Amino acid sequence: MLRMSKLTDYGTLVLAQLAANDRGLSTCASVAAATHLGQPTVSKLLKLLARAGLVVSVRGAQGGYALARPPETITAAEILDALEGPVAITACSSAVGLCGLEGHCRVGAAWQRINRSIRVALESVTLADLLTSPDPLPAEMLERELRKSAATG
Amino acid sequence: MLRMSKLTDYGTLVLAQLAANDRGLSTCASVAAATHLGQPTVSKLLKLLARAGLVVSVRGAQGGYALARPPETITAAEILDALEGPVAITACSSAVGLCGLEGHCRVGAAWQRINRSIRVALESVTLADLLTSPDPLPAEMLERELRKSAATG
DNA sequence: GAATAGTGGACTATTTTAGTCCTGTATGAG
DNA sequence: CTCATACAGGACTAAAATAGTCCACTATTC
Ligand code: FES
Ligand code: FES
Repeated sequence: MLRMSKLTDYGTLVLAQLAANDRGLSTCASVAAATHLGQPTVSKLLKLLARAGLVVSVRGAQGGYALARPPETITAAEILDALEGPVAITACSSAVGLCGLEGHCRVGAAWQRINRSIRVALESVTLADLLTSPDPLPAEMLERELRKSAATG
Repeated sequence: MLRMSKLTDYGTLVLAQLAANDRGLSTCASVAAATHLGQPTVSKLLKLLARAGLVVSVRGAQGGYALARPPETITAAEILDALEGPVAITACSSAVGLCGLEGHCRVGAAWQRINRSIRVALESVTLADLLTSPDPLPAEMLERELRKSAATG
């Protein structure tokens, strides 16, 4: 529980892919191919990320997307905000009047404290950190290496 | 986003109510009345909490529910675990083989790091803490701090 | 043995999320 | 100038998770 949506997870992959292609623009299609996600899904994500200002887009032929800023300056919190709106651990903590229980509820403040802790954790991790995770799965990586070797040699 | 379910929030209210009624047992109906929640909903929550061992139940006439342990020893993390299963910020981080992208994904490890930070935050807050925030206003918190300072010296 | 109160699980309705599709617009190449 | 490329925006459908309800059953007390 307390999970972020799959789309946000995918969004991170997409951003990671853009970061890898740092030199130039990546088209929606190429990102989809690289990440093994559906093209419409990637398109949707890139549109959202563009609107949030995390990526820039260039229209027309030879167009595509690129990170708006260096990966070190893009935090996990920003990615979450872009794709899911502001973090709010309880429905009630985001705005007044949503809950109907506010008059009777004594626990809201503490949740908000937790909420802030979570936000700090999310702000302390950047896209660059996300990229430098060395090993997804040792066995899987080994297998890929083997396949690559077989293909090239 | 990154929100816990409403049910979990309610569960906290229910636990808070049991803590308030520390002297004896509370029936499902009385908790529902005190929290302004629906009776069937409260029933469901208490059943889940009982199964998780956070509350104890007594059947029969004069029966009811009570906290299994003092509020200081029940953490927010336990409540979340009881009502929503183990915390896992991404679908992928809970188990291997859920995602299908694992071979291509480089970001999983970092999310798990964030996940652990969140868990630490959740474990550092107890039900007792949740109870002692009588009102969410910063002014009130400041006042309490001041009183504490005044008390200690 | 009648009333009270929890147990278990099935079930429906609602909301959220995920994913798709289509129409429009800007840019560059030929 | 025209066509192909590729983003923009939003509507739409499908699928899944959540929330909430209900009922038949069991244990306990009076
Ligand atoms: S304000 Fe909504 S449950 Fe606390
Ligand atoms: S392992 Fe599933 S997206 Fe990373």
